[in-house]
Amino acid sequence: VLTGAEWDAWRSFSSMRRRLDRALESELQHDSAVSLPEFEILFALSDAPGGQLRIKDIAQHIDWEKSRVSHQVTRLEKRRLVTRRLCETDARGWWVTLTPAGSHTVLEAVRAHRGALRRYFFDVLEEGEERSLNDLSTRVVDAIGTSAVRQDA
Amino acid sequence: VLTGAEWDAWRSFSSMRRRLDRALESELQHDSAVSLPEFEILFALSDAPGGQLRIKDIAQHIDWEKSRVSHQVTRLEKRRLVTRRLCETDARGWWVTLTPAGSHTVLEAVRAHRGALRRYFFDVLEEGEERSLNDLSTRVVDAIGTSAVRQDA
DNA sequence: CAAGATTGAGTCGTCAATCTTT
DNA sequence: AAAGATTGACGACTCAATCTTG
Repeated sequence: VLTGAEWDAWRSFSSMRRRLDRALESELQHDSAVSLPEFEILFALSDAPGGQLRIKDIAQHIDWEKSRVSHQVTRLEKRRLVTRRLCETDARGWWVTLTPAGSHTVLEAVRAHRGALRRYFFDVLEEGEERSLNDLSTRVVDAIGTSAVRQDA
Repeated sequence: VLTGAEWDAWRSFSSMRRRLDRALESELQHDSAVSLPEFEILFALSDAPGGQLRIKDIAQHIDWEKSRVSHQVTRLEKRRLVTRRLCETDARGWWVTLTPAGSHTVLEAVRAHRGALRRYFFDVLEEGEERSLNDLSTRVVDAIGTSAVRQDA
């Protein structure tokens, strides 16, 4: 079903993903003591209007299942980086906000993350590759989306 | 540190990875009841000369940490898909082999995995993209490798 | 009933510590 | 001491079940 060259490309791609994740994670831990999953939520919050988001908004924004978000917010709350507050306009919901410590952490983390991304990834991209990566990603997502794959409701 | 276009490309790429993994995982579970991590080890074994590999060989072959391999082999042993055998020539090591059930499973799994890869990924690649993906991956791995990132000893 | 959110169980992945053999 | 491998603890992710409110 696959040619040898395709399989080689896949193995190379898989290995790259794994190493890149490890490198990003390692930079983030070293510079600001947060994991990549923690960072994704903290960053979404720091980027949000009013600095607050509901669980479902976070889930949609970073493309996670909502139970994953819920678990991760629980861990972040334990670490005193975010807080949950009841939502007045919809009693089913919660607002999640950064604590002062969380705001401070996310600033450092953004620097570390983008620096690592620059050095390990974007600096080695050649002319036009950033664009074609974006296109390719869109095509793959479309191919999956039109097929029968379970998405979080 | 990053341009808007770079950040967009990154987000798009991240989302694609997540969805592709979910789709591959889902096909694999549906057709042969194995997870992606399980599959990686089963496949390495089925592809090995003599059908057996040592923990360190598996780790090197699929680019995992050896403790991860050890844990996963333990789980696979519980599921009766592989077995461990003492290594005669080096008393520190173990040979891991497929059971008959494991051999049968991996055949189905290979079909499911490659089929999904073909439909969701390679079918949407345009001329030359497979090649440039391979190149890009190599460059990224090199960029990380030359920097101070912890690799499994 | 739909939607928002949580929870618990089970698998998975990493790290540091450990043990044995080379 | 270095290499091969295991273990336990903890964080992370998914799935199904559940609970509450709209």
